[in-house]
Amino acid sequence: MALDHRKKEYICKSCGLVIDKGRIDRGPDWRSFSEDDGSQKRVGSPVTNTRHDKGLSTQIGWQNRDANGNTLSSTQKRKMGRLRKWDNRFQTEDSKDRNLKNALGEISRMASALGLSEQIRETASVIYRQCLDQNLLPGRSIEGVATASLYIACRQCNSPRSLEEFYPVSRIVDGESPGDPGVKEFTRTYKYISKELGLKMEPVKPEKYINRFVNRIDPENKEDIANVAKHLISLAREENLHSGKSPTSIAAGAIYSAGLILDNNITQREVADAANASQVTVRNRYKEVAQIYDNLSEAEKKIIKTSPPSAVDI
DNA sequence: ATGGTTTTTACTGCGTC
DNA sequence: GACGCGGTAAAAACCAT
Repeated sequence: MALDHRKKEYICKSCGLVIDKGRIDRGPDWRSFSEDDGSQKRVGSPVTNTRHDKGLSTQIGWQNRDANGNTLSSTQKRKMGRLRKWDNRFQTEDSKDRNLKNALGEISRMASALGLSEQIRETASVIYRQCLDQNLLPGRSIEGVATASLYIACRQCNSPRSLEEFYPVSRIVDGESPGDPGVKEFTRTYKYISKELGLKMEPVKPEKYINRFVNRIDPENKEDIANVAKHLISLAREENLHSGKSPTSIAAGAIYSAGLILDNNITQREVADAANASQVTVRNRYKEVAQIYDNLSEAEKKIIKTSPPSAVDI
């Protein structure tokens, strides 16, 4: 655990979870409150947004005629052309602004629901702005792109969350089933924008999930379990047993295996639930890992069981 | 679309408490 | 009997092509 002095947040170094926010956020309230509670106006951009155009925007007609239907003089035509242009500009700026505010609000909401750090939140915001600037929104929902931005931000900031972890907090996802249209949009969108923005998305290292999954199970000697599990994963990596498999499954198998090695009574169901996997998958992964472990010499097994966390490069 | 791989679902028997 | 575990087959989901 480490204290980020600049942000005044306690952040778990291994998983990026914000343990405690020691300070109240005194920044502008980044929400636009609805029109009917006028007392809730806050500082910053939301005011201009809510005041500027309450759905009562006007458009300048394209016919170059005055109110009486007469055609305009050429100088008047040019003037109206300029006005049209600027009116249009203000309106599109305004709609972009509204879009952004909506999205950033959602990012913020999801981030605090998941306990993500300020850094991740900011990264997600930057990603979303880039999507907006590069016109990646058409055909996709704001919430979908916002969720995808946050998912990518987590991976960029080296504290990945699985896709499933976003299901309960994202408003595009309605339920848990894989067939959920929101789920499909989510996965499609994150791939699309990471590609369009040219973001490098390295495969997630299973070790990254260990600490959080173990914490969900909350066994007796969780540090030892996590440590051994990480060792097992690096062993599996040397044997190329992890390619093609989902990182969360590898993590789950390693955790269960570590529980057996340390004579801890963790059940397969507990691990499966913590890792959002099935018991069968936990079994299959753990058998492979256990195979490797069994072939080790006693001395090597000792090393794995006793070496401190600092010896593990994760 | 297709084929190969992984994951899930559902069901089974076995041993233990 | 309930529970954890192991195995299996078929379906579903996933991924690269």
